[in-house]
Amino acid sequence: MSKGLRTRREIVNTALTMALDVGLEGVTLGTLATELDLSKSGLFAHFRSKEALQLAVVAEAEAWFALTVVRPALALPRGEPRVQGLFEGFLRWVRGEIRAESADERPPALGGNRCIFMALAEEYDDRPGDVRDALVRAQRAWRATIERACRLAVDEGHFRRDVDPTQFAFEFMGVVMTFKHSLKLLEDDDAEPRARVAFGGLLARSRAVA
Amino acid sequence: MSKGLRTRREIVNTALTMALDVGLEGVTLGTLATELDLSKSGLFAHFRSKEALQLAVVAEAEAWFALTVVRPALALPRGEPRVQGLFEGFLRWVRGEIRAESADERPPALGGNRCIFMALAEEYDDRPGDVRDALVRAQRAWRATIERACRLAVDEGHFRRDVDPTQFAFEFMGVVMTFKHSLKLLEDDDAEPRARVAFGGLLARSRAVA
DNA sequence: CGACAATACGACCGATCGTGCTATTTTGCA
DNA sequence: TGCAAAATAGCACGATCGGTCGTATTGTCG
Repeated sequence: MSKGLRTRREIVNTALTMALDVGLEGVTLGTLATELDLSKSGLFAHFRSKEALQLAVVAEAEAWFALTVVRPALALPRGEPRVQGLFEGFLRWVRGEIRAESADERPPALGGNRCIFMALAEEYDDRPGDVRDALVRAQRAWRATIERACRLAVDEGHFRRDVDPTQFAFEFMGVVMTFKHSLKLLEDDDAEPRARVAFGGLLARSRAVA
Repeated sequence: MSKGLRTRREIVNTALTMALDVGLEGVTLGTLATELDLSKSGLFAHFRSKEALQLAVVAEAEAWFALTVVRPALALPRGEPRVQGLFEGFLRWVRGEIRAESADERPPALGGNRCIFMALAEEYDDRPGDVRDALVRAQRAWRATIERACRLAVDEGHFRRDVDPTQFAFEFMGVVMTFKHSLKLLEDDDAEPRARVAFGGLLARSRAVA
């Protein structure tokens, strides 16, 4: 990989980390450049606008999410185990545990740990533009992933036939969102067990009586 | 009420509305002054710092929330009706329907409609300061309100004795958060019925068999 | 090694940020 | 109605915003 692309990735990953603290609009070219020991103009040359940088950040977040959350779950057997894997992966993600594939790729967000998608959802939910569009696309894809896993669980006979995958994904998201809220804002130590109880209930309700 | 206090409220309510679009940090003294046909310094004189303005906005939001969500629910009979009232009020709030008590008090946020507390939760969940502290206090109070209503429902015999009010409030919040996410970001038309199904399930699980 | 393209830098632009200070207008009351 | 007090405006400040441009440095490859 060329020098340019390497620094570009460093920029994007650092911007991703900073965005967790101050939001994506709050990531400033100046502070970002200082953080990276780069000149502002040298940094800016990699993207022709700030919005391009923001889009790159969203794309990078998607890549890490796929690697950390989706991929490991897809390695699990289809049905309930995979659904559970998605949930566990999502918890890891919200806790800020991001894993790198190869050794030389350091993952972002070592300190500032929280789900950037939920942060961006609030930041952009009524701010039209390409960033919002990219975000919506990513979130819809994620919901679809949950739905697909749920549908497979129905097909496998793990879940009841009358389980609605869309409703399942809707409630799945709710559990993780309130988990994040409790953990990060309210600093509730019991957030994780409570999330497991809630999700356990959702699973139990969906499960076939067998 | 003196002229000063009146304009002060106008400022705060307008800032509240703007914060729904651009976040609380994103509300600029300049744009706020322009919006209100005030000079920047004239506006600034009402608060001695931007943070004071932000704190006033949070306090104002709490007041509207109490008026729109909590108060109507407390008028309902204790037990399940009151719990349901809190949920319906919260849905109204998230949809942006804020009611004024007296005619001369125009409520804020006519256009930009979404829950400012969820937005601030993301904005401040790792940004220490007085604003965050105020927000955390407000959110904990809200959770406590839900828990109290749930406990009363247990006492009234509407809910099962082994229902955990804290867990109930945790899941209650999850339903509304995923509702807001679906409605505002994903623009899902089915968000509201899905939220009702989810909450209905939560109620059904909590209900005493009787 | 030499050369050309890729990359980074420094200076600078107009605009706007939050925040003082002082002058002027407006308000409420004696 | 007059006057102190309250409210608002005017102006300026240092800093920083996203972005441009010309130039220097550096990486890459023949």
